[in-house]
Amino acid sequence: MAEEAHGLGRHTRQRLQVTALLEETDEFRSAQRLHEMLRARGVPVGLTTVYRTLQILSDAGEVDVIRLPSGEHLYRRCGAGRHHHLVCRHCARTVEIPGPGVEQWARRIARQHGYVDVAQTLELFGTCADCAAQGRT
Amino acid sequence: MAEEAHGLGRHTRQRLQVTALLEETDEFRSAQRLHEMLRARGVPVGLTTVYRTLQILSDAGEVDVIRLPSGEHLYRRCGAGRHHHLVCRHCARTVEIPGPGVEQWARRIARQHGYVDVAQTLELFGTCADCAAQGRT
DNA sequence: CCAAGTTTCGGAAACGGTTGTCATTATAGT
DNA sequence: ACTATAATGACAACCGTTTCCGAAACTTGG
Repeated sequence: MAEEAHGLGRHTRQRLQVTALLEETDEFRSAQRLHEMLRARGVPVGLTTVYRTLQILSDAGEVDVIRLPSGEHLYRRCGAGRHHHLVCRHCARTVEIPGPGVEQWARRIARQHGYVDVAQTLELFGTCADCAAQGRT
Repeated sequence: MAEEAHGLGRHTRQRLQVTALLEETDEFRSAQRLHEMLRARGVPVGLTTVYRTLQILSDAGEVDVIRLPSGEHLYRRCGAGRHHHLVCRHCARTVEIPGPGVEQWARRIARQHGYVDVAQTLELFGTCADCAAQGRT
């Protein structure tokens, strides 16, 4: 029993490759992009498996997920604790924003109106300093 | 020229029916649901037209749109001013939350990190008092 | 009222990211 | 190693949404 105490399943080659790739940078990337990158470096992995692995990781709280207006999901290895994200809409550069303030606010608002079991979605999108300097709108 | 000063197109029967239906309640409803409801009451309107109309209305700021985790869009006639929503995840009962506080907070955070042109997504989901009383989790 | 020019309609097909299917393959406890 | 069990992955299905495009309905000038 060297494994299986972390809420994830088995340590397969594919999952190790996905998590390793996620460790390399802290940019948000789509499942399809991660899949491409793995194939490009000669790792034979199926798109389905990438999706499933990311699902598992996000369920386990190991990665953060955001949804673009277009509907696609972006994934990133997760910092500790609850937080939100300030994401550049051009280059996906991301800053983590500590969350407690907003969450307390949300809980208070909800209680005032008799709502329980509150969840929230909060993401900030903007143009980072570099992209703004390059004239990207 | 009795029309055309509101950013919407012509006042067609279909668009009037959609906006009339939106006026009836302030629940969030999906395009498909609105379409069903119109057909059910004998209004012959195409699903495409419902989607287009809702697109136009939301571009014009006449309706609010939220996106469920599943990816579908829900529409509701719009209150004045910037605000967010506290939505019951079971019955879609909705409370409008005035937005200024959060928006100022967002702008300040963004500026601290050199980001400009900030946009935000914020929705609160919870279980309303009635649904909680009926034991819905 | 008629004709020409626009706008809108709406059924059907396309789209795109995601999830399901299921036979094959790999993993890990014994 | 052996075996039960979980994971893989090519492919197809899904599902809300958008696009296409010919037909129908307005609008406007004459």
